Amino acid sequence: MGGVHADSNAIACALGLTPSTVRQDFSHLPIRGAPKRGYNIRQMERALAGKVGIDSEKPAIVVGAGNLGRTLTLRTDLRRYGFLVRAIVDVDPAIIGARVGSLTVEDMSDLADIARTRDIEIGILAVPSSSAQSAANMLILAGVRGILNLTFARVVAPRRVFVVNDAVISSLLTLSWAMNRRRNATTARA
Amino acid sequence: MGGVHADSNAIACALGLTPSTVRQDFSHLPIRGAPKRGYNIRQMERALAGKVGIDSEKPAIVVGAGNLGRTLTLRTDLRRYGFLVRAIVDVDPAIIGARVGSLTVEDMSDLADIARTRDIEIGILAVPSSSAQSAANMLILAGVRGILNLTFARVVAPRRVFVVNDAVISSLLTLSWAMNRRRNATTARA
DNA sequence: TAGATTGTTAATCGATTAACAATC
DNA sequence: TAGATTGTTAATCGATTAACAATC
Repeated sequence: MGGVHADSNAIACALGLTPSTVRQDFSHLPIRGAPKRGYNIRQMERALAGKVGIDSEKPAIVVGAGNLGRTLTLRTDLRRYGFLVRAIVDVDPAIIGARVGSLTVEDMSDLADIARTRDIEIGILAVPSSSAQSAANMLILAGVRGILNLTFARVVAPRRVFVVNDAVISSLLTLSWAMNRRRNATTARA
Repeated sequence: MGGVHADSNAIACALGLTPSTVRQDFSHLPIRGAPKRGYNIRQMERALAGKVGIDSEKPAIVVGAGNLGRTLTLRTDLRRYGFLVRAIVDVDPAIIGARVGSLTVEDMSDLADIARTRDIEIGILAVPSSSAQSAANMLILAGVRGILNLTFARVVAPRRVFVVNDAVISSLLTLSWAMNRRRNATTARA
């Protein structure tokens, strides 16, 4: 009845999983399939969007207005998933006041005020690794609930604040390791 | 004798693991500890650097000279881990020829030549998601052994080419999901 | 020596997969 | 109806943890 459907096998192929895994995972979500037809795609989208939180707005602040911070602030696709960069701050007086898209770089010492008045939920760390923890501490004090850590430094936070690490360098290292493994395996076989 | 040591418990604390896991993992590497003293830090560094491949040079090309591509090319810390950005290319004639640090943006149609003459092993995808796969195909044909995919699109490649995905957006979604989970759990409890 | 810490084997745990009765 | 596909239970697998004899 109406709506486009996909069965667990098709979904599994698209994601590189087994049909079993797909059905097992869906059983934990408000997603019901129909025998002989599969899963309604619209329903899947809604359930997954709700689970991940794409469907709600999540105001964010970018800390650090270097190349990385500015690049991130200018990315428009974040908005599509509910992430709103409402402020960008830096410590460098030479950078404070500069325009970044529709925002102006503000003084990092105003971070707490900014976070409170603009309902900031997420802090994005784009500072040098050496100041990652101190910047994180300011975010934590300012009451953010989540931190995306783009530095290479490990950041500690109380349990109520979630930290996700996404340093490009660590992905590169994963790649390096995988390439290395292949080479070693080949060598060993030879 | 000599050298600074750390026992499995200290290492586990630092990494958020259990001492068992640390010892188990080390047993698969050329890292031997000494009862009552623990593991030699220098030896650990060497073994891990070798495993990950930090100790060898890995020439790379950045594909896409937008904000992200330029930012990445300018990052100096990649060098510390053996990643050498030897070229940056784009399709846009308006961008080709521009300076990015010590490099000049080159024409993407020269990608295969560039990759071969400069021994490129790694391709870094910093193009719009819509052209991710076609750019990846060019890299694959050019003979790279690994691709770091910074776009949000999924990229397919033959098994001999390793693909690692690192879209900032997916990390943000992980964060959003974690924050959501907390909220849902709290609501359910109430 | 006594005590601490390794390396390894066995136990536990969770996640992935297989299997199959229920059902459209 | 016959056949395909779900939802779920049971089996498998790998990874994490516990335990403990070996050893410095």
